[in-house]
Amino acid sequence: MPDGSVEAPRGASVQDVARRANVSAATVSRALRDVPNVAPDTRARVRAVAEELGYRPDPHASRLAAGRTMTVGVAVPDIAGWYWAETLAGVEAALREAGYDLLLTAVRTERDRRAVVAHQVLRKRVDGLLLVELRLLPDEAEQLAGAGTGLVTIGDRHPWFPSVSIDNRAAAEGAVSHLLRLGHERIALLGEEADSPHEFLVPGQRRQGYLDALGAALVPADPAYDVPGGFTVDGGRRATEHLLDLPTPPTAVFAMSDEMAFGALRAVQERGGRVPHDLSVVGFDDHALAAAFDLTTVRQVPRDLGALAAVILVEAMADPTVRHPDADLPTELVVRGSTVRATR
Amino acid sequence: MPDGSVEAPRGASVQDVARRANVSAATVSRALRDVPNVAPDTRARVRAVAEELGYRPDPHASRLAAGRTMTVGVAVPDIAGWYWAETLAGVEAALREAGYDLLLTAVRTERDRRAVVAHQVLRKRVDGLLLVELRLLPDEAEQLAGAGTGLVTIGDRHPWFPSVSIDNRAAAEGAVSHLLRLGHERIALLGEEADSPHEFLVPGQRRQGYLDALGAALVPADPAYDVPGGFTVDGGRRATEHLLDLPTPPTAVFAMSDEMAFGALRAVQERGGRVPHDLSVVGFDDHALAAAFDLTTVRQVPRDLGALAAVILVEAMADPTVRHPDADLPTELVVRGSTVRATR
DNA sequence: GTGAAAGCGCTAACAT
DNA sequence: ATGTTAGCGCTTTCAC
Repeated sequence: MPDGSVEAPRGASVQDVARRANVSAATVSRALRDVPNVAPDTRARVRAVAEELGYRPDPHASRLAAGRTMTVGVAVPDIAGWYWAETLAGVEAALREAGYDLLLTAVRTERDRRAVVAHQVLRKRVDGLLLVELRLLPDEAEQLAGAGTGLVTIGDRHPWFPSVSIDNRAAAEGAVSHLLRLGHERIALLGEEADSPHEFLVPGQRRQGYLDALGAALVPADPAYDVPGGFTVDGGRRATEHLLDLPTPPTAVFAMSDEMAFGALRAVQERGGRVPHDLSVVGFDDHALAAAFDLTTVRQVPRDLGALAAVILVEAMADPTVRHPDADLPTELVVRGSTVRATR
Repeated sequence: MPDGSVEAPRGASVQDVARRANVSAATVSRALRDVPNVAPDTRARVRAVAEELGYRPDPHASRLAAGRTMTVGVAVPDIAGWYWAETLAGVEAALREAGYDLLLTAVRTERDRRAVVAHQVLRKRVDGLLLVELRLLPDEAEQLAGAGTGLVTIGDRHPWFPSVSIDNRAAAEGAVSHLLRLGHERIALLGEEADSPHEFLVPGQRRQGYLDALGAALVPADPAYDVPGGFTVDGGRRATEHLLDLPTPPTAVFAMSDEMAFGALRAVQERGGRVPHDLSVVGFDDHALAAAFDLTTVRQVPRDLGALAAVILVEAMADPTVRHPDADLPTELVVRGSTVRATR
């Protein structure tokens, strides 16, 4: 210990400020929180004293007395990975802006998710909860609704709580339509692993968009072209290798994520082929590396999703009576060099 | 409030458990926290009742009474980005394992950092603080040491607090030595932007390794080969374009991050060149995409850094008297296809 | 081994 | 406009 002593410099308390300002603790509390019924000069004096003493209200004590924690719980299936990290960054920025602290939990299993509900919400650790791509069970929804906690979901919808999403189906349909317009008919799909522990909604939605686009163009969907890529680079690479080995390989692939699309690029390159001439590739995300590798993709901005969800949550906590409609953020097809007109 | 109303299901309190178990609140408290002086069967009974009632101690109340928060503050310069997200994922997993909650703050400016110290530590919001690649000012260090809060840093060292890092200098030296051994002499360096808001230590350390390797090989360092890439893909690409335009372009580049290395790969490719024949490229990180793009790089595992730092912090909070030595995690040169023997 | 009582630091009724 | 009183839910002496 550098100082030598062991005494922690216990911050000044309301009492200290009260004494020094010749008022009661209640007045200090009122003055500092900008609640009405405090004489302007009293408020000023209290403020000055508080400043001088470096007084900071103890958040635990005030939660205990007032019931608010000024903290929001954020539950994400994963933290690393482009989508999760971007979303989280947006959430963090918006919550900070609003003066809320952020309690982060990764929810990798169903047990984890139940623990978040029990631990954070029911124990009143947080005033609100932000669920990212997490599906709520009916009993949990009921608990949460009853707890009076603010709740906003990203990427999933629940009739009782506001949500923020993108239209995955329409976005995927747009991506595949782009390939169809280029004359491609043998279009493969790089999707989720069959046995994922989570039951994310996204893969199903994007697959539906793929099927809808094919259907609208009267192009039959070939199940052999629907291959699992696990949303990873390596999965995408292996899936693409498999596709290229097919008797009738596709002329284009739509990957449900940019990471899988990168894997596809790599697979083609490793075989000495070239994108887009030997294979057109469309991704989904507009990952930081997509522009660098000239990947045609669907742009989504998870950072905005996160920020908007956080703002809605803050509003919902401030006034639980107003209803917030579900929000859909736009996506955009970004055409780059990885797609070209079909020649075969 | 009549029955059937919207009453929030207030979790059971110590009192509820105490009544139901025919003991006092004090005994419940003791029994549940495994402190001595509770009869085994009493403890068992209390445990059973608590379980039955789904009792969870209110963390705010217990902090108020006991002074512990079971929460750790984590401050990172950024959340999105491979390194930050991976580190955070490691921290989160380890803290959860240890039963601590994680309060996340992005520290983008000096003001932010000071706010973390004031808001989280001095207000006793957290029992410990984890600083990722953040440099502490002397007065902050003093405040923190005096506050009796646990503190561990990642990537920076301070004599008063334990830290976890990698040896950036040695790792960079190893990467550049690899190029030298391959016969390269014109080796460029892709580094940080000159006017970064943060003053990270990492770029300087990696540059030193670069210089040390050249020096050991008696190869003079050409300042024209030390170009800023801003640690981004696009920055790396532009920097590499600039290098290739030089009258005497380098035959190899060492990028201080994989993202810049990806930019370099792209730049070569865009000019119709090929890696490694026209330019050997070494990165730093072993980013998820490095293997996919066959990039020779220095592997570091930020997830492990984060996890180890969290474990040390937990131990430091449990017993502040033991001293933890600074830890250095290993790095490893992963040789892939982006480097080849020099021909010119 | 257990209970009674006294707070932790703050806010919210109720007075004045 | 301000002070007084009474807790929030828990932990912790100090008795027994």
